[in-house]
Amino acid sequence: MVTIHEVARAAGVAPSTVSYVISGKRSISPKTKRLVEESIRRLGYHPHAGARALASSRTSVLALVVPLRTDLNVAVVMQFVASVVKAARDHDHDVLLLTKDEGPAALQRVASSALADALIVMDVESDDPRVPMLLALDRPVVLIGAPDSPSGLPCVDLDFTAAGAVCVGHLADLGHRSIALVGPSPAVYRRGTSYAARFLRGFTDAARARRVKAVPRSCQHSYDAVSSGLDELFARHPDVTGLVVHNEAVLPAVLSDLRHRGRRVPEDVSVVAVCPDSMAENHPVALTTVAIPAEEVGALAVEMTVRSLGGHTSAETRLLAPRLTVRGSTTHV
Amino acid sequence: MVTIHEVARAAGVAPSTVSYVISGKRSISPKTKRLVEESIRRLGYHPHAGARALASSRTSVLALVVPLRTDLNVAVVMQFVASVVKAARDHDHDVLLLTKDEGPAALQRVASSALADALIVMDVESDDPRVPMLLALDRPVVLIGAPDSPSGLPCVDLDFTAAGAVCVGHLADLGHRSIALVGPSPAVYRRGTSYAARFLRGFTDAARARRVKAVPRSCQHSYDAVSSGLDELFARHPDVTGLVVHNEAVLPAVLSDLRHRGRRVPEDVSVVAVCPDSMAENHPVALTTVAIPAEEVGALAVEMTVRSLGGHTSAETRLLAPRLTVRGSTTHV
DNA sequence: ATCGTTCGTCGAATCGGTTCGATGAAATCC
DNA sequence: GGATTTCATCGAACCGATTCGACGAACGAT
Repeated sequence: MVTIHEVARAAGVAPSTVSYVISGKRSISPKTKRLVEESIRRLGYHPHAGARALASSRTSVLALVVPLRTDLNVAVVMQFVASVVKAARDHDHDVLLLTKDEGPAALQRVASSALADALIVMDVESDDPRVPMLLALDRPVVLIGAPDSPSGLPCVDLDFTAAGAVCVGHLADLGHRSIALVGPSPAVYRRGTSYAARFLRGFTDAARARRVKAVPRSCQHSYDAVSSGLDELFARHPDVTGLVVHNEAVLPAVLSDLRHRGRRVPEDVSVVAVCPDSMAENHPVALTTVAIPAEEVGALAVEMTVRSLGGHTSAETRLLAPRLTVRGSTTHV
Repeated sequence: MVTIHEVARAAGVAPSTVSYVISGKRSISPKTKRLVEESIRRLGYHPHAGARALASSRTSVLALVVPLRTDLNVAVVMQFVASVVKAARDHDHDVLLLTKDEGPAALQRVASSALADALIVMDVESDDPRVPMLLALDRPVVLIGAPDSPSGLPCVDLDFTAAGAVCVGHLADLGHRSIALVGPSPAVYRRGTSYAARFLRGFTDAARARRVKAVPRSCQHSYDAVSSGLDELFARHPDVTGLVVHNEAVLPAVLSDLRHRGRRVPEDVSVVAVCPDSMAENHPVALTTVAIPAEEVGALAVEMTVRSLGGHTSAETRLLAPRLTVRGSTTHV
């Protein structure tokens, strides 16, 4: 292993000087700087992460806690993970991946064993047992997704309330008078993951304001559930011409089933999907969407985390404004 | 921060004794053992990861390198990640997540800064620039997925050659005489990710052996590509009654399009999918599949890695036997 | 009773960095 | 030109664990 001492000897300076060259915390003459950098490169020196963490109380590692139930959301979660990792690297940090399953104890463990400098936590529920734990930790924490009561923890998320309103607004603008919502599965509502409730509120409030009829439905992931759900929906509300799908997992099923029952998109039914933009194109008809900006949310979460590490404390909640992209799946009645 | 010294003082013993209680590397009297454990619990002591790494040259961290192109594979990749994290925790290790984008340099960095004890690398291509790097590292490496030339690196993967044969065998057994393969996108073949080629070989070899007609196709992810691909397929080969889909991403599109063109599954076309079992159910008809055993592969990769860390060196390639589960999407002609 | 083991514990060295105070040389001031 | 400040570098303490050799006490054998 190449140590700082070897670099120092090769460059003919003291180890501390090498350290200062690397960190830039003291001024170094151009000449020695060149010498040291040259030696570093030549020897392929990389500081020992453990030693560095020990001495400086900084690991340059962010812990990311994700929900890894393999059945749900997966693609979207993956996008968040990807963007967090990328953003972290841009800030010279690495990412330690933890799963929600491990519960509060894992947070405790990672924080107090100094495995990571800070935590980014996804999918926090109302009454999440991890919240008190997170508050007790002496490390910066940023939540992705805004729980009902963030208790002073900083959050980043899409403004789902506004998103719900935007979906309704778009369809109402096109003349639709009766709009259904295909929402997340009942389990999501039950778990108290707040984005579902917030979206629903935005949806219904906007519908009331625009004087259009709102028909909210929650929806399991199975094809049969989708199919029978749509059966019932159109039986009970034959006037529905607009569909808002806030559930990426059932999108293919919904579209396939609509087609199967002879309802053309967008001629007979207009569909707005809430999902990452990358999922909009690979369907029989390109989908009009309100984007889930995983990229931005992840990047922003990392930025806030790093800023916290820099000593700036601000427990703000940042809700990103929804962005509607009109594609082929919506049209006027 | 609670240190080992504080624990020692609280228990009235020397720090080294505490260390031995934790590691179990020397015999300790039951009395002091109880005393120390009690203090540890009471103070909420967690050893400082950096200090531990420095002193013992062990981090208890595995680096996992995944392909995070957000467009591709995502769900399957996520399953691997989930299972690796879980298995790692079962072996008392954490997981540092790296992306393929960072290239060989990241591997170098992580290894030689002692951020991780070992590397698990997914999606290694033929002529992957990372292979020479991995070989040069003095740390254990396990590949998930078998590249053409693993160059002596241990691999874990589904036996895709056998999987191709199993798919053909099943359909042939049911009396199908002309079988098409909807494979991964051309880009995958081009990149030299070997599973595509291996599956194809298994598919065509088995078809020849069983004297059935084999029609291989590669397939882009867009809906239009799927649709026009099937157009062409059925135009050129109207006798095709069996379809093997080795491309999770296009599954919904294929099924939706088949239905749209009036070909019923399984009455008119039998479909075998190669995908994780969890994806089999949420379709208009439950799919007969050859499972991609992400769970097992991940667990096995971790196990091999940990065994390597224990000093056992064995550069074996473990190819898991394919498992066919018959569901509703295949039937006799 | 004496010597040699075994057992349990301790103290000190070590891992590879960071950081603070000290120091000598060069630059600046009057 | 002597006093003072600035600049670049060095040496040593320290971070919190692990691990090895040493050592005293208890024990068994003779």
